[in-house]
Amino acid sequence: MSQDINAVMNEYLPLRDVVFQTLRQAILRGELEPGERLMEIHLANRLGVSRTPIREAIRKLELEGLVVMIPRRGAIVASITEKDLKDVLEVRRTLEIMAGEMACERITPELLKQLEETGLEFTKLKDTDDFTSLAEADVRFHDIIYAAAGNQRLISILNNLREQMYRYRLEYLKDTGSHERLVQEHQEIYEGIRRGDKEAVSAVTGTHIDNQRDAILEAIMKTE
Amino acid sequence: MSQDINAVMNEYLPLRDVVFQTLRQAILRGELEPGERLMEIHLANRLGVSRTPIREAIRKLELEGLVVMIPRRGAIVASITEKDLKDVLEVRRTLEIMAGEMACERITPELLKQLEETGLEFTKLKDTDDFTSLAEADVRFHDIIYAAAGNQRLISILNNLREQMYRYRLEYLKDTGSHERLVQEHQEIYEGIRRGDKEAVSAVTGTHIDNQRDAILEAIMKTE
DNA sequence: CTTTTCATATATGTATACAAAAAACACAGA
DNA sequence: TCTGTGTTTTTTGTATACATATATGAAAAG
Repeated sequence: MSQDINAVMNEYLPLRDVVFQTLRQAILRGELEPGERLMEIHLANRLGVSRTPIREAIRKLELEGLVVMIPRRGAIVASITEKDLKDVLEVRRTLEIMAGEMACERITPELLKQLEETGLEFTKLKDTDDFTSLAEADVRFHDIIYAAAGNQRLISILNNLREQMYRYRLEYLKDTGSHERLVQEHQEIYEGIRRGDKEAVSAVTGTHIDNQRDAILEAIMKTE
Repeated sequence: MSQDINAVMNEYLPLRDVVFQTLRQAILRGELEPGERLMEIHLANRLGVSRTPIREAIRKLELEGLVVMIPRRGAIVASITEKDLKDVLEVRRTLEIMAGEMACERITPELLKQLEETGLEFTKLKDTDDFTSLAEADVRFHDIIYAAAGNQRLISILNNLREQMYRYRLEYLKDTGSHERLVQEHQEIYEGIRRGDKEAVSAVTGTHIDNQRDAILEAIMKTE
């Protein structure tokens, strides 16, 4: 019930937030390429709004680091260097391990069940070519672990770090050779959390991210 | 020289950035209290600018979580719950340890020297009542460790987490009884990094943050 | 043919205008 | 006194206007 009320209340979204999400998606998906200029009037016409919401959205993208401002020239899409990616993944590795270990202590039976189900879902998708659904199942799997860790700040930081790599995620999931390994890792992570075995979870999560890191870096090399 | 050129080039700051920094400081120092409304016209008059730069500054504060938006009502200063603080400190603990361990591997002789000097500076200030300088020295000490870790993303996240607690920092530094212990901990952290002893650095850094956590939580209890 | 200079166009930075929603208030009625 | 309702005020959300800085391009000078 209160959910419904909430839904009704949320049906209003300021234009600036619509624009923010739109531009954000476009950047993370690579539709707006690094170095590309974000010209306010152009975007305003394109999205059918005035410059004001565009500018306010850009301010948020600026703080998030997705665009960089050049004084009196406007915003350009930030380019990610290999160093940037390594830095992001290094921090993410640490925090994913942290989340996994905390989940060992704090996970509820409810969430544990969801984790198992999502793991199975991922397994089912692994041999299909529905990469989008596969990616979504992967996101859900990790989301459940974050939720189990029960630290809101950790969740937002991890989500942000993960999103930094959306542009590459689909790329590396297309490497179907790695799916078997991914399924295996998910299974081990689930088992570890179920047993409350921090050591095991920490180790598997570490290699999970390391593998991802290598795959992404390799994918980048190819495209450049 | 190039510093001068840079200074000249940076002499231009958009009003929105001036406003952003001003409001940010005011919130972090507690001059704007949690729950307080940020009314655009009022702020605009107060700072002598139009609503536009105010609004753009608020968008950044919004993304940073320092203010929360209420639809069609505007922005209010975000209030920090005890849970929020615990969450922040929990993540910060992990990342401070990460930074310390990375510093063990990557620190340069140059930075190691700076770390030693800043530690001594802190020691010198410990018995004075110049809490502001003491806090600054503490910030510098940790900044050097972050820099030594050599991960830009880690630096920005840690800075952000640290700033979340600026409102309380001065409070707990006024507890002069803890100064001796702080000096001791800094000394041990420095020694650990010098020796490249990750275990030691990790342990001391952990208790360093834990102590800070307890002090801050205690300070909050008192004020409420 | 290259370079410099000046005029023009374009885009940003800031201010203001306007519409609409929410809050505050006053007042009538029970 | 409390409640409900209509009105006014305030404030936000969005659009537009204006000034200025930068880029663009053509014409003049070398």
